[in-house]
Amino acid sequence: MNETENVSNFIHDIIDEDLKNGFSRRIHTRFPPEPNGYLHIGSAKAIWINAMTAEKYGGLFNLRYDDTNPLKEDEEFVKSIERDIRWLGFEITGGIYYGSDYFDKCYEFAVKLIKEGKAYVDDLSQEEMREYRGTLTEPGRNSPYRDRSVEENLDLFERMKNGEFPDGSKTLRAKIDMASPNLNMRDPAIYRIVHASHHRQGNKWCIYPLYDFAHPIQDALEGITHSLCSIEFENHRPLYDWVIENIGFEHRPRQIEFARLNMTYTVMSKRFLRELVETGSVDGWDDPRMPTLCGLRRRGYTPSAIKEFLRKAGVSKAYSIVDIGLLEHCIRDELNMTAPRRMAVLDPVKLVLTNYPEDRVEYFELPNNPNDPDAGTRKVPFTRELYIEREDFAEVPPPKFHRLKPGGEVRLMGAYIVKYEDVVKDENGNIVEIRCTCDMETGGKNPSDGRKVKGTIHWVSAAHAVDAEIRLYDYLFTQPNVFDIPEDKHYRDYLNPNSLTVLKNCKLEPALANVGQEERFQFVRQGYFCRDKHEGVFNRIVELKDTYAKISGK
RNA sequence: UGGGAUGUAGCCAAGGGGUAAGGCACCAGACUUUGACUCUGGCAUUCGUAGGUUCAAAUCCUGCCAUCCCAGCCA
Repeated sequence: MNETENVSNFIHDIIDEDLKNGFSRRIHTRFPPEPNGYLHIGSAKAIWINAMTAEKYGGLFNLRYDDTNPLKEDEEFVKSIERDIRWLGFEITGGIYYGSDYFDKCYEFAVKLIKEGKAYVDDLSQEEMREYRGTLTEPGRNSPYRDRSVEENLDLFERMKNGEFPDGSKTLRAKIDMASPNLNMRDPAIYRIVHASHHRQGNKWCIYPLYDFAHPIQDALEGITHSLCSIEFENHRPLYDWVIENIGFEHRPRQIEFARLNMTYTVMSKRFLRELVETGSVDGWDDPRMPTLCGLRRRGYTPSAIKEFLRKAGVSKAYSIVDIGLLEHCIRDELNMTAPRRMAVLDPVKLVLTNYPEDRVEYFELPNNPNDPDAGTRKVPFTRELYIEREDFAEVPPPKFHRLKPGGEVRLMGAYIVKYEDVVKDENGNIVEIRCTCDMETGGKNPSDGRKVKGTIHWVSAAHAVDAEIRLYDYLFTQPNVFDIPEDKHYRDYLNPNSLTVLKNCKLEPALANVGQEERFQFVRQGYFCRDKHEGVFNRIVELKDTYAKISGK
């Protein structure tokens, strides 16, 4: 499957326009994550847009760790990011870089700006700076330190670098316009003092460039032609351009913004995802309920389904919340074609075939995937005593109930048609056993009298069943639109207490006894499996709320 | 209240003067040894809103409304 096929969006329109106007450099994009957490499906959108754009134009795609804040970043995240990008299947054609590797260059450029009178060292405290900045409606005021001489600024900046000043005591600021209606242009800080060890640079630096200064430099140094980022940076573009222009780069990267991905029942905030992990609310970054790429992977999503989802969701600048049902559609659609079918009974009740010989074992050959003849077949043992799904029998059937009911017939998938006889209950009235007779001529075949049986149910031979614990996953949130959560509330107040259900007494067909780590199966009713990383435990992957409701009978 | 951006169906989203693509969801029917899949049909007389220009406006113009972003020494 080629994910770049038929993809066109406003970003490509802009690039096409550039090309038409004589832009002749090779298109070069980048994905610049800060290594402060694991990648999630929102990150995948940014990766996909950048990588797919480079591919479409025969260009290059870089991965660049935007590691300019030593307080928040960590090696663990660096490793996970590269692993997840590779899992998604994107080739990093332009190479892997670190923003921190450009610290020397950033310093050099800062000195250049100082020498040209375009940057100055400011002694204002954080609070003072906030006051001087003005408000949305009132212009700011110039800092009293704004007119220091070039020599003094040079001296002070060097001493900042040499560690002579404590954290927060001084900043380097770009001298732009304190009255600009765009607050980002009111002499933004471009360097701050942080005496902290950097995950990659160690203690080499105690001053660190800020995003607005570092990012355009990184882009320019790497020869990025189109810097595709999310829409909250739109207000920063004038500053981005200012830095590029005033440092005087020959090739000027162009920033284009697109709307970030939001999904129903999902929070993408890294801060919140980290909170879930740190408070033990989930299993870890790769908990199947997490929107992280490793969580989706464990939940059974494939890279191609994720990319198909992104393609279908589209790219625009409009704020939007995509229905998670679209994601689910994509994985279902793929697995329908590729995943082998297996039978598993989640809530077993015994079914006894009174006319079937007690010691007989019959093997039915079932297709692994009715949609794919090449998927082959498997042999499934059939005996007198079976397990079926408790909800596949209704003593008092609702209208249009096609499964097993008093007086009715039902097909045991791939095997016989059975007819209801009676039911055995315990002293509390709970059904402990359902008794049926088996139409012996219908084994894997249609009856000779031509009658049709509407219902088909799945089953597992009691003697051969594999016991398993199965986990049902539902959405992490109770609210479809988490953006509607009131201001005085927190996301955690809306966590779904039923997002994980453990079913301890499940019965699987023998072919599910020893499956590999990454194998996925389509459940015979709906849904699909993958192996949980915990030993001997299966994930019953719930596709969507509706499906879950159907299966659980809720 | 300043600046920037965005409004096309329940949710995404094409279309940028010639009479509203597509996908998800949903509804109806057919098929069916997964109530799945597949198939067939239905689903915006109207594009945030009010005017204007035009033979013709979702597309151009003007006003208004709504939503999002910006007052970090985070990214």
